[in-house]
Amino acid sequence: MSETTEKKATYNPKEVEDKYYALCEERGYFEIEGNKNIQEEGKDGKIKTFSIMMPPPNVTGSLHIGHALTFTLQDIITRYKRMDGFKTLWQPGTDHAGIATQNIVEKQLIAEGTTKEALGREKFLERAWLQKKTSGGNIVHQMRKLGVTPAWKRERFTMDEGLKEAVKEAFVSLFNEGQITQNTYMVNWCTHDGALSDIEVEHEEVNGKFYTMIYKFADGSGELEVATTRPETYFGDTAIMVHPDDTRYADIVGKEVLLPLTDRTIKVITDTHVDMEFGTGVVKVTPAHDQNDYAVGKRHDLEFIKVFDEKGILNDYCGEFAGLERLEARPVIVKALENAGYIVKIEEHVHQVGHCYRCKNIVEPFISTQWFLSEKIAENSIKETKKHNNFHPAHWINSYTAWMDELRPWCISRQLWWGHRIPVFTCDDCGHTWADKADEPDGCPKCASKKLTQDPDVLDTWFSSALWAMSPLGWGNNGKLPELYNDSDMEDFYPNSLLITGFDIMFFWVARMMMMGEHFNKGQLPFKDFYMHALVRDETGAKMSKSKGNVIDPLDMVEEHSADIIRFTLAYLAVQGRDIKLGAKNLDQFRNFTNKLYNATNYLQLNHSTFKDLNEIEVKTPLGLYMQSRLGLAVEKIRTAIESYKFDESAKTLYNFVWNEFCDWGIEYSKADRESIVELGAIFKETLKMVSPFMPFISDHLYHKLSGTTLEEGESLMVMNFPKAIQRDEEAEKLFAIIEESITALRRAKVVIDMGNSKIDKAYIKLDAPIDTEMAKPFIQKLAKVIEIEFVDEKVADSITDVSDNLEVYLPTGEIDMTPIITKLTRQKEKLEKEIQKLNGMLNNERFVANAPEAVIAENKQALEDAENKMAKVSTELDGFVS
RNA sequence: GACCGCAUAACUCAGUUGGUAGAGUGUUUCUAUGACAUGGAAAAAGUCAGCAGUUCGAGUCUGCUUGUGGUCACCA
Repeated sequence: MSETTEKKATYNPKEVEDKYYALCEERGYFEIEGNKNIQEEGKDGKIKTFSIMMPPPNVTGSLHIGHALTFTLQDIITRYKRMDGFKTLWQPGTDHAGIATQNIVEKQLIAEGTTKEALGREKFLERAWLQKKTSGGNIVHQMRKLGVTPAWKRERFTMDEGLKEAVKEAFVSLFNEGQITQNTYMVNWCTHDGALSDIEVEHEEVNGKFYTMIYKFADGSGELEVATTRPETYFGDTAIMVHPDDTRYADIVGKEVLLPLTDRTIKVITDTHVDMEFGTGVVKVTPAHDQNDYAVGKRHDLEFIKVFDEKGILNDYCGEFAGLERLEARPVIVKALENAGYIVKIEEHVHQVGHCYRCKNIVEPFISTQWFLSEKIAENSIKETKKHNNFHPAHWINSYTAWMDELRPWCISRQLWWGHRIPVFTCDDCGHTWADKADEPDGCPKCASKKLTQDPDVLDTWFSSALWAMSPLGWGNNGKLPELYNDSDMEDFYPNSLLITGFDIMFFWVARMMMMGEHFNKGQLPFKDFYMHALVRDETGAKMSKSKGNVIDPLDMVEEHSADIIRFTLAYLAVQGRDIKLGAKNLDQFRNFTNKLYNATNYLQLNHSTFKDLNEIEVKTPLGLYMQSRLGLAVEKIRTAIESYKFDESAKTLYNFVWNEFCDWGIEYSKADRESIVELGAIFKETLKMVSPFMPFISDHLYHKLSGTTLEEGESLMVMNFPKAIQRDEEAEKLFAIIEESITALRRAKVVIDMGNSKIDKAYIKLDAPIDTEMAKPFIQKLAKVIEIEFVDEKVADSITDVSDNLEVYLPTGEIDMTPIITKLTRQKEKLEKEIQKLNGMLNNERFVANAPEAVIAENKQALEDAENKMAKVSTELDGFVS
């Protein structure tokens, strides 16, 4: 560190962030009534409300960059609405994450040399709860580091006492409506995690092999070549099929073939499912282990032979191979077939194979008995969704509805222990099956027997998540945990105002909340708006992954920079519909921005120790009026941007206002008018209120610094009003536009004579239209570094000129080289010629004049006039040199 | 294969009812002056992927092409 940087005071976020956060949380600012004193009524006379549900992260998980993005955006909008007088609920919670959590606990047990089976269900669940308790607080504490402000006092867990009730409420009701049924069906089966829904299977391209094997006719009349990628399943073949129109095989239809290495025979059948062009045109049919063959089996009433069990262990149908695991068995079986001469060839074959999204195991199509939720439940929600497209970005509705239109029954049962136990009971005596909200029903409703058996499975984790738009509002909670919600919550906060989430869980989560929300709330969809945020990638645009080692840990970033900087960076980069490339450079830009804010505060305080709020003073100075007007424009733009979820635009506008307007011009001007500084201080404090949702810590810190107060003894910006509309001052804006143009022109002219940064004695300005020159003079002199400005009506002799839109400036010259000036003027002339040509072309086009709106024509006429005037001046200037 | 994106200055990207292209970084030149060198000033830099169409007018709308990414569905 150099000497100079050591001397300079800079903002130290570490001294501020944790302390301020704890203070604000303690004071209950994050809760529904945290902003009670500024809550406002809406048009209907009721308090305005805003609600947003946090997508509950896995209780055992830890914070990653995607979380940082989604939570930051949610926090910005929540803070904005809170400051804007809304009664605001940002509902936090964590998800029990069935498979993920169960796998963690199972791994622990294995490490301890035991298994869940040895432990038993009850003890296992105790362990899982212990795991939840010990690691569950982790992620919510990490979230606090980001400075996010959900209503922590209402934090829920998807398996807490109240939400358990909600799940049972939903299940029992759907069961009784006949929407939930138990069926034996071919499902996606992970030999580790059990049944999976369709979207829990990830299809990935793998380099496999294509085995062509021989099936001999039972009558000894020859053989058939059949190709397969999964030779180990042939023990489950119950037919061979060919296309009915395939003349090559017409004579063998109905014949019997012998399965290799067994004594079982199967028939050759025909089915149009066969693609004659592919492979040999002969297909083995394994109805119990292939989706398509399952359908063929149903059509042809074939036998369904399972060749392995739930764990993938081959059974007696596989003869000598029984006891082997399905994947391990493949090479063994192929070897045996090869030895016996049944393999014709083995080719390389690239194909798609389904993998479990949790454990990456190869998923098998497998027949089993599961609970399904009918796709019909979604019908109304689909219709409603199509009526209004409230997706941001809008194109997501296409993917959404395309998927919804193809919806199939949702397999909701999981062969796990950790989760919501399926509330279905069967009477051991009379066999009656029913769904019950009671954990231990009194008895069978048919025969009153006390001997009951509950379904051993649990529900898909997404079943409880599907209720998330309403269950934390008390829906179906059956009076449990009443301290976590209010009776008016459903009325106040359903439908939720907004859902912010990643598109990767659109089908897992959004779709399910839509169907459940609509179903249980008289057709009312659960969200008014949807915001699908982007994916955060590394600097080069690559997806972050542990294996690539390019993961950016948001907590490291907070440690290295600050929560404020991370938040502002993410917001600034959050363009709708484009992924975010996050690199160190981005963070630097906004670190500099915090420094700018800090130094602007320093400057103000060099002149006055404290400042009042804008509404406590009357702005009178021309500069104050100008800056206030510019603030008004910024307020308007920032509000519009946030309300249309354009986080990037709102952040950018804020950044530009602070830096390019307030600091570069406002502060610089104020050096020529000390009177205005009290006003600028108030305007800056107002600006900090707009910074607050994005960078809550530094804004609060600087606000109190400028006010001469402390957060400890005062209120936070987060519960003060976000700036409201401010009347623009056209007069002041016009005036300062001319002042700014004069300064820029003078600076440009000074560069030409190599006086770029030096103070000069004298300069002249000729204005096209009059302004209050006495008022303008000090500003121009100060910022252009000219000791004396004189306003003139004619060109000044022996001077160089800069021609701009509304004025000309002249710098007196001695004996200097005029070449660079001539070059500059010539270039300017060429540009103007082009522009005039273009505008003339346009205005001479009869059709343009006939069709274009008047305003556009007038605008272009004016532009032409201006360009021609400027052209005349530039030409005159040039002629002066030539003569 | 179907659907949905993206292609704008050297780089990363804005550009919301069609009306003479913007920012940050980088580059060039000047600059240690009492907010800030994590700063200030000035400047250079774009046939908006290509082709065609609609229009008085297209980065913006339509179609096609090329490149690139994603989602879904797939042949045993």
